[in-house]
Amino acid sequence: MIRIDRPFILYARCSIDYDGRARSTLKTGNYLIIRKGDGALIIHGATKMVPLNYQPPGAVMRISEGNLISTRKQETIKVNIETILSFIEINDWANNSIDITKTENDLRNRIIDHLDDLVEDKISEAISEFHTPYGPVDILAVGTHNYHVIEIKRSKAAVSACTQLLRYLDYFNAINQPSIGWIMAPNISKGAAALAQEKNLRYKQVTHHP
Amino acid sequence: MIRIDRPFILYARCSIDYDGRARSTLKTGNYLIIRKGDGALIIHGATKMVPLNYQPPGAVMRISEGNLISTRKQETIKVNIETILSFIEINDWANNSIDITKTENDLRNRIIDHLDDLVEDKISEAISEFHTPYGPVDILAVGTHNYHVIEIKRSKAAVSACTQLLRYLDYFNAINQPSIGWIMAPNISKGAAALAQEKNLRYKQVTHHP
DNA sequence: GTATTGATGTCGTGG
DNA sequence: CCACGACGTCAATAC
Repeated sequence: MIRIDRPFILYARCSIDYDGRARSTLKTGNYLIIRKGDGALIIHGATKMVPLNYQPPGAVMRISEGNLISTRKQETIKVNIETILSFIEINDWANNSIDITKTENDLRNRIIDHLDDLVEDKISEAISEFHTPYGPVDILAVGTHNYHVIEIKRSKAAVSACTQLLRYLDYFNAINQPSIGWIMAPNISKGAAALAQEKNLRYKQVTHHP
Repeated sequence: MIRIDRPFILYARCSIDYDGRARSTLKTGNYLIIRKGDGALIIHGATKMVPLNYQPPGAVMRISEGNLISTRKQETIKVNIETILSFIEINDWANNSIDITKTENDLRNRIIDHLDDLVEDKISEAISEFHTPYGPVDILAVGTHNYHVIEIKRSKAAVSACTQLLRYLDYFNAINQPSIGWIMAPNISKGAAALAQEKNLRYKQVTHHP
């Protein structure tokens, strides 16, 4: 029998309906249903990393006529259970936070430490997340004659990195501040490289490791 | 005892190390470990919708000294098992694909069906995903005197929608093609609305439902 | 294979 | 609470 007052894992033959921002249906079959203590609901099929259906933390579950109904804001998932194949309550589930390194933050710190070399200029000041009307610049570095406007990507830079950078440059251009735009990333896509070339953006390869 | 030749669910006290694009460590605790037949590996803690650690389909698992090691390309997850709390093999896991409606595609089709009304012009041709050097325009509609360049967002349009649209307009401007830029979405953020106003972009509210 | 974008994205962060 | 961008984003699609 199912109890929903604790986190659980349910493997069941069921069909699933979702309605909310979108709407979806899932034909009857055996699915894995996970419910966490914070309300998160995750429903997995036989393949893929991402769940078929889901609800973020905050969802509220109830049982109606033997079926599970999870609600969050204007969204509902209905699990129409036909047969329960496995049911486990989960106790003492660890809530440790994961410690990740090599993020864009790390890369930005590395870049700031080597700015003079990277842009080949004397930098008097470097500001992270400098705010413009178009959004925050990753690094704004003040050089001898120009600003250096630096857009960082932790992996391969795509066209969107260039367009993002271009709109920041639009802003500095509008206030008559001579500026050079930089893409700094471990790699750059062909389209991004072409656009950078055309728009006089500079690309500098940077890596996470020393 | 653990067998890794079939999909399984394991609830165990363990610590977890990951190294690959990034690096992470997870302190010893009780975690839920799911392995699918396609190699996908998913590790959940007590909260959140997203897994703490994971590997997409294609990962290969082996057991070494009682610990699980999953490898995919240059990435490795090591599950250092201390105590097995639950272990279930999963059989006959359904692999049905989910049927979703109300995507951006649906909205685009709806918009194309009502273009003349929406832009208040006689449209002679409408092209989806029209290619420009800055990327594909969602809908390019040929009106009597102008092109209508339409950017669609399935939910709330943000500043980035405006800047993306502005880049496309730059392109049509550069080739001397008079064009009107449209944001079409169910909603628009304050910043996006302000930028649209300033840059003469038009916003048209559209909904998924009739 | 590479390149690019969508997503019921989710999640964190800052105003 | 809203807005905005990162993410080990993943997954699908076009090429």
